[in-house]
Amino acid sequence: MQYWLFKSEPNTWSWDQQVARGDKGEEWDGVRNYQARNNMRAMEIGDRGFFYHSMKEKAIVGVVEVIAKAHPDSTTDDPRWECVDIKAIGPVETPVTLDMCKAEPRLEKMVLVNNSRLSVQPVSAEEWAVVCEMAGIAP
DNA sequence: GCCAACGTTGGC
DNA sequence: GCCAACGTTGGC
Repeated sequence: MQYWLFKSEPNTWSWDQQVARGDKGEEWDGVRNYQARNNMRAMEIGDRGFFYHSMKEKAIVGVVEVIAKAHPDSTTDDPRWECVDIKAIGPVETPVTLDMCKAEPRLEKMVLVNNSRLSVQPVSAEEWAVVCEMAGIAP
């Protein structure tokens, strides 16, 4: 089991929209970055991820699960781009903001803190546990 | 809304 | 294959 972080602008695709999709989930499409794509290729069904709102909110707001492995991105004909499907598992008790992550020494190596521009990021098991603790949810 | 940082593109 | 120019992202 691996852990990830999916970043989205609430204006484009929000946590509420993800929740509304229910167990059907949704394609994480539109990614046009090789590093992010490679991360998605490495995902397995059942992997967990944080759902992060960028821009105004800058906070982890929910937990998602990978329900389909990488497949061609339906929003483009370009065969280079692939995406996974994810479904919402549940919201966090307390949103974990970027500021909170920066202030937490155990998260100083977190990709979110150091490379905020990468839209699909790996999260280590330790970081996952720390963020769950801060979010007030079970790991 | 601005601007710095990063990634990608394309000319040489 | 290198590197300058450009576009996009996202924190501030």
